[in-house]
Amino acid sequence: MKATTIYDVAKEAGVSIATVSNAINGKGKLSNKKRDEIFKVMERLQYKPSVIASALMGKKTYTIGLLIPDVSNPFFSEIARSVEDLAHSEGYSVIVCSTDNKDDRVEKYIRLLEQKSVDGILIGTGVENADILRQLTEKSLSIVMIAREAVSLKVHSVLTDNFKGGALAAEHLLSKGHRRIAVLSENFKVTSSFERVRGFRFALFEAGIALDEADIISCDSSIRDGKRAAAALIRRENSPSAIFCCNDLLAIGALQAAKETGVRVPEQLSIIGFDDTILSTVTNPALTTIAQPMDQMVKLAFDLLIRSLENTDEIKQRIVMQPELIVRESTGKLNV
Amino acid sequence: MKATTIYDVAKEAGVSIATVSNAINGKGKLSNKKRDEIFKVMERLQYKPSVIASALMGKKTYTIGLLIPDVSNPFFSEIARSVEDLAHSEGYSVIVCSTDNKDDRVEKYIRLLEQKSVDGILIGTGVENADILRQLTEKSLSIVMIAREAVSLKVHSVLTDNFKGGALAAEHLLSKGHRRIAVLSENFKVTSSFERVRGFRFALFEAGIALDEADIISCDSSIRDGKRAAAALIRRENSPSAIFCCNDLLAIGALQAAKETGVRVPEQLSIIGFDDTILSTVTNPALTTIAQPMDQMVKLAFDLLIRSLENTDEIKQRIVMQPELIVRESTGKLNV
DNA sequence: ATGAAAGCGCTAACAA
DNA sequence: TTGTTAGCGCTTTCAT
Repeated sequence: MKATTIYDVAKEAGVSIATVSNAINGKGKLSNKKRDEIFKVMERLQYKPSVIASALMGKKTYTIGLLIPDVSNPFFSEIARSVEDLAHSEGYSVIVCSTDNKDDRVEKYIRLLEQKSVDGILIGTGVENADILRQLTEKSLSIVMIAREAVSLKVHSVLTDNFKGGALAAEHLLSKGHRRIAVLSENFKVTSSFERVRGFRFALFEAGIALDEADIISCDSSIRDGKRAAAALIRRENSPSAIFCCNDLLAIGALQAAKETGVRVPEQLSIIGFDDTILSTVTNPALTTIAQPMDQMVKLAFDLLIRSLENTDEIKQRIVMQPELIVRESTGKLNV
Repeated sequence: MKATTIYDVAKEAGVSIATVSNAINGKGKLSNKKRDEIFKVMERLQYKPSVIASALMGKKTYTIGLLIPDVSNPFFSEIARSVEDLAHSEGYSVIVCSTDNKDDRVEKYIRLLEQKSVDGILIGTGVENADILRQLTEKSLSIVMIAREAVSLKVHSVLTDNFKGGALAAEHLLSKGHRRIAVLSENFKVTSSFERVRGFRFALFEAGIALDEADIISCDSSIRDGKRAAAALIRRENSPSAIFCCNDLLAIGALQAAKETGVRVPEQLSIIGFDDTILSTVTNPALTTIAQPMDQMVKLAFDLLIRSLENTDEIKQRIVMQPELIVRESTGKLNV
């Protein structure tokens, strides 16, 4: 059964397609009588305008792309949900793309999104090769970065002050008396992690404590990897009394390593995460972590994106939000 | 900067647009020489065919919709990721729609997806009003249900034997010596939960134990609600020694309630969940749960969907997978 | 083997 | 106020 088109409506209502189009889009002048009549017919015929056809005329597709490392990672699935809600409330759909932080996937997905003429792209994944994005901006496809940034690129971005977040974590640990501290970081190509560690180390430095390179372990962003790395740390001769993990997944891995080796958290080992995902509320002990105000960030990013659809050559903003320490149970006073 | 069109390519290659089109789609006959030349030009001009335009000609949009209750719920975000991977490997994009299990949202999203001419819809959310879906099938839009079913509707569906899963949970608890058992269920309008409870109760019945209506608590599907309900259960005079929760979220709520009231799991209270999400590996004690073979299910469902795009009037399948008991730490022998 | 031209469903100038 | 018509970028006959 073919779908009803604007022609069917026009014929049925005894008017031209232009009039129907005007009625739909509230353009031009037309008598109330005709308008009502047309709407009635549309209703009766269950007419739904084809987005495809109107997009071909250069109108919007009302579809945006969302690039994130992995939807199944709670941090990003929570972002996806917020984006989706905002988008739907404005009539947009969102195509979710999990990139696994791989540039070739990023490139492939972006190409796909381009072909589908999405109106804009929200990027919440690291992109090493800025050229991929540069091409986009040159094609004047709207993009805004969320929880990431692309220095050297003229795009909107809204992110957390990761340096500050790292410092917050360090201060908390310091205040609990910890001195031997290690960190589990994502690969440093992930700039947000880099900043977090930098802030962490800075705060330590301010307190007169040097963070040794050997105490910074680079991991993939997975529970398994966090567990492996933390286990190694625990086995060390002079093992740390606290571990700062660059995200909740790694922190959970550390929690598991502690459990397996019989190390009590927080009595013997304090663990602090980053992101404040649902996971951090679910562990036992619940995870102390650094929260990013994600809902606000998504709102800001989305609004920026939508606005830049209309107004393409606006000054690019870089909005930095403040992180917050959420103290739960996985950190405690150092037992001397 | 306007995007390159097929006209640009044709002009540059000195051929007609039809020839370019043929070259792209491997249709018709054309000399290798011309073909190579055309591809070279496409490369040089960075030509990317517009999916929009070809969709308007009745071709596929290479976009599918995924309806689930909530992407931020790990069970569904894991599904979303699998769907996405399969889809992308076949050149499809997926539009994610979180319905919160509300029929009006389902309806709104479906309408949106229709307007965008998606090729098919994967439905992993309950739909109370089957009419919404019936309309779709009548319009010959391909849909397949995953982890849900729509009895009375001629659609493909792949799901787990929820009855069996419930029975598995009961048998496990029974084998540990539990007799006073309660259940936390989602609203019974969610048929999967209904089946789970039915299976659970059946297995109990077989063992000569009657499950009292008062021992079945109906909840929303959230940690908070699980906690609330479990806390009430724990406070009861003759409180149960084991709780079967219809999903991991509820089970985690129960775990939290136990922790707060100082009830030790599993020594004093056994808790079993359903779904085997990442959450169940993260809690402490780790959650015993019933797993659905989601990866296989998604694969099956996706293949069914893709196949039914070509072959619309095929016999509708109903594939039922077997659930599996995953024993972790939250269930144990009853202390008599 | 290649091209001309019609048409997919819609919007927007322009006529009437 | 309403209708006619020319595209948007592509696929697909049907000629050549």
